[in-house]
Amino acid sequence: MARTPFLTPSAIAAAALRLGDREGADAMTMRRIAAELGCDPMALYRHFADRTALLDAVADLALATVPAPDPQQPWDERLRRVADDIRSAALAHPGIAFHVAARPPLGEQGQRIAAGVFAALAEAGLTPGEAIRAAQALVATIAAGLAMAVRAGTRDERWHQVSDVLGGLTSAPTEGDLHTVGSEEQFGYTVRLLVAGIMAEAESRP
Amino acid sequence: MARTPFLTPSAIAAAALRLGDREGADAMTMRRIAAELGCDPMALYRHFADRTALLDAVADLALATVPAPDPQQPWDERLRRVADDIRSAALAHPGIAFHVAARPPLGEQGQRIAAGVFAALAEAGLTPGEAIRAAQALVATIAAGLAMAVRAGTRDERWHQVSDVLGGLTSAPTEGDLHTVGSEEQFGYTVRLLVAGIMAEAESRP
DNA sequence: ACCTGAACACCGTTCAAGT
DNA sequence: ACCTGAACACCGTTCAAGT
Repeated sequence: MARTPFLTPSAIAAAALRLGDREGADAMTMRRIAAELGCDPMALYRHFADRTALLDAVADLALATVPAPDPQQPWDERLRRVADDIRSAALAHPGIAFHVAARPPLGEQGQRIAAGVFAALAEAGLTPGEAIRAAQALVATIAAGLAMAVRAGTRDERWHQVSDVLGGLTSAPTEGDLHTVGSEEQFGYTVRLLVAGIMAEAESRP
Repeated sequence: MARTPFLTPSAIAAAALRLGDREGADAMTMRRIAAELGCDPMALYRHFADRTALLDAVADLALATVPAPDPQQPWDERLRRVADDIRSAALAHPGIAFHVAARPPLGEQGQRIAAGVFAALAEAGLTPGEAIRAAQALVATIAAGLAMAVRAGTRDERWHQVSDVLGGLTSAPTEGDLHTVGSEEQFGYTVRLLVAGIMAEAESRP
């Protein structure tokens, strides 16, 4: 019966994030978010066009703890670090992690982080055009790794089957579960490959 | 009022694919797939555990047209090609493309393609353990690029905003819309970066 | 003019009742 | 034993009715 005198977009996003953390992604329905706030479901529509717009705001909020890349570090280290930080921040909020993976959050936080990534790529020596493409490639890679982690973490066995199927193709003994789908190790490996590719591109020219 | 004497998993998947192609992803509900087949919605549950399992079968079916990598070609060319082919096959079926991007299809078709990818990576000189990780990285990258293309192709403006936001960070004039989010060009660029990274890894050792 | 909540048009899935 | 379809427990969103 909690009365909420001020219904603002950020108060709504915060309540939805809290609800998702507590009861999972499926709990984040318009009706239940409204119940969390003690307001009518339709009241949410005065602040967000639809459910997707609301979840976008929640996803952006989840990235608030991602630190700005430290300009002191080498550009490649910065890229690997920000990728890891985004992954950690998203997985810390399991209710919205899936949505972060599915849509690039472009609110306040997303733009702040994007600017840091872009600066690192410019420092690498990429032209603005290349930097845009490389930044998109990085966003895509982070999203994909996150999607794997989210699915592997829930009761979805499918991604583990990828591992099994691929593992079945080699007769050599596989080294433990180093290659576990969705693991931090696999995520880091993928990001490192991509950054190595960016490095190769930057070095291929004067 | 079409009577379907034989209700098999593949007949169901084919009907669902047809329905999705014709009326979009939202049309692929259990009720409407059943209507397409002229059967009771509950009859589908005798062949698939739930809706997700059914869509997995449809996603795998959509990859039937992806050709096996040609062993005559260099391994890196093979990887780039198979990535493009998967993208094309998925986008040819807009109703299920989103699902292909969200989950790795591991049916008959998926396993066939995975074997080809693994063989190419082995030929590149990666150890089995590395090949597994690299294959997962490739799957993740393809899924992410596909997800962007699917969203950019629908009325979702979000991915275009990524481009705008990133473009706003540079004062230099951007060269046309080369960097359009979800474009074949951007997809190819990302895959090339990753393959370059794999190549660097393969060459870093004897 | 603003806000509410009843109602619409659906879902996936369960399960009791029929054959 | 098998199959059906009514019913359950929800959705996001519309819109007419109230203040």
